Amino acid sequence: MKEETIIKNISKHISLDEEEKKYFLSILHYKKLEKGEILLKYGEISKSQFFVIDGCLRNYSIDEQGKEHVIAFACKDWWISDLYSYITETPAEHTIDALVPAEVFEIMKWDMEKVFERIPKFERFFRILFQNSMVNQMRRIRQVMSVPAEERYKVFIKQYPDIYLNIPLKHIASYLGISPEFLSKIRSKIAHD
Amino acid sequence: MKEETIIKNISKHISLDEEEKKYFLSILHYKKLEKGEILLKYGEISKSQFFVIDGCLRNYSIDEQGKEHVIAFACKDWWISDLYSYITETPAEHTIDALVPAEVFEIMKWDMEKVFERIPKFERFFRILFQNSMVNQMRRIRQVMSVPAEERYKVFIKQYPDIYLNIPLKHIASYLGISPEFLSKIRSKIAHD
DNA sequence: CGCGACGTTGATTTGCCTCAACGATTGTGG
DNA sequence: CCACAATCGTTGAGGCAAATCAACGTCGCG
Repeated sequence: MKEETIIKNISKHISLDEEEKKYFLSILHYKKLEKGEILLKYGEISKSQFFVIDGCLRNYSIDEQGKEHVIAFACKDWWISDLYSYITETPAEHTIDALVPAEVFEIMKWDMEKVFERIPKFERFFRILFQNSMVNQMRRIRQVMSVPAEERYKVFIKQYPDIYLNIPLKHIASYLGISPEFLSKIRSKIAHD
Repeated sequence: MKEETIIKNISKHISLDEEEKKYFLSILHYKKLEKGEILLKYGEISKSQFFVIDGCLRNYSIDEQGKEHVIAFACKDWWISDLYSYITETPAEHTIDALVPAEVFEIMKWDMEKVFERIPKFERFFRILFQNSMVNQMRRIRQVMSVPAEERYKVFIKQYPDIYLNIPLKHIASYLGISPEFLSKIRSKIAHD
């Protein structure tokens, strides 16, 4: 059940009674996405956050030379948004789309703020969620700067065993901060063992 | 006044009445640090978070080859900790020390949890704090991967105008993810304009 | 004063990029 | 359903940004 997935995710950090669950579920918008469908486009103002029920999304930016940079993947049971646009209500610097057919819950900012008012425990939930994300971000920064590409790819495989074969190699290369050609060479090098 | 600094920082996102302020101030531990003094050492379990009143701290890790990697600087009016160790109560992978004489407030985890219980608004404060930090972390990842070192250094100067001349160059190089020699070359190249 | 940490500079090396060409696979319109 | 285009992954040649190594001048400090 889709609703159970998100309740379970939240229950990792806070506990909700029946009424709170019901209220929270009432603000969710279920969305089914085709492969390639866009959830948030560069330049739009992000008015919502997403929870991934199934499938896999990506968050990427485009630099001055038109090159894509994958900032994050979000698979089953992850949260994703363009936080900066969401917070400041300025045009998004990123685009979010579906790499494979996916299902998400959308939560509008307006509703989210009401949730925070009505069930302050949710402040705690997101405090912990962001806190944990910070740890991962720092890990990633450390990695990009100190670990050679081949190692980073191996770590990636362990971290995303479900997707590393199903999505285009170039997105993985972009996420790792290397060119698709070079990742291809790494792959064939690893295969020779 | 030291206490005013931190209250002002918190008041950016939530408002506190006199009693709440008093209670919060009562759990702070003021610490004066000499240059080079260590706040958290690799391998210890982090039991607190810090707010920097004055001076400048750094958070760094050491890789298998013994090389230091500066993950973050924290100057006046910033928060710093080893979040992972703090959350999971496992040995820290990072070390935090003072680059120049500094003053901080320490908040013990135990007290922090009581604050969250007694003044739930603080959940909100830290939720927003981490949310904003996430945005910065993502920016940094994007930068490291898509912007050449010289540009990154120029951005750094703008971001940390107070410290970029006062602290050893090698720490800045480490933060930027380049070698000290290369940063030195960048500096002299910039000077030639 | 002399020692150690630091910043600079040059020579050489390397990890990764760019460009280009080529099969393989996927997708699409007629 | 096929034909053709587009996208994708692979491989090789050549180039560049940044690392490494080494030598040297400088400064703060015991």
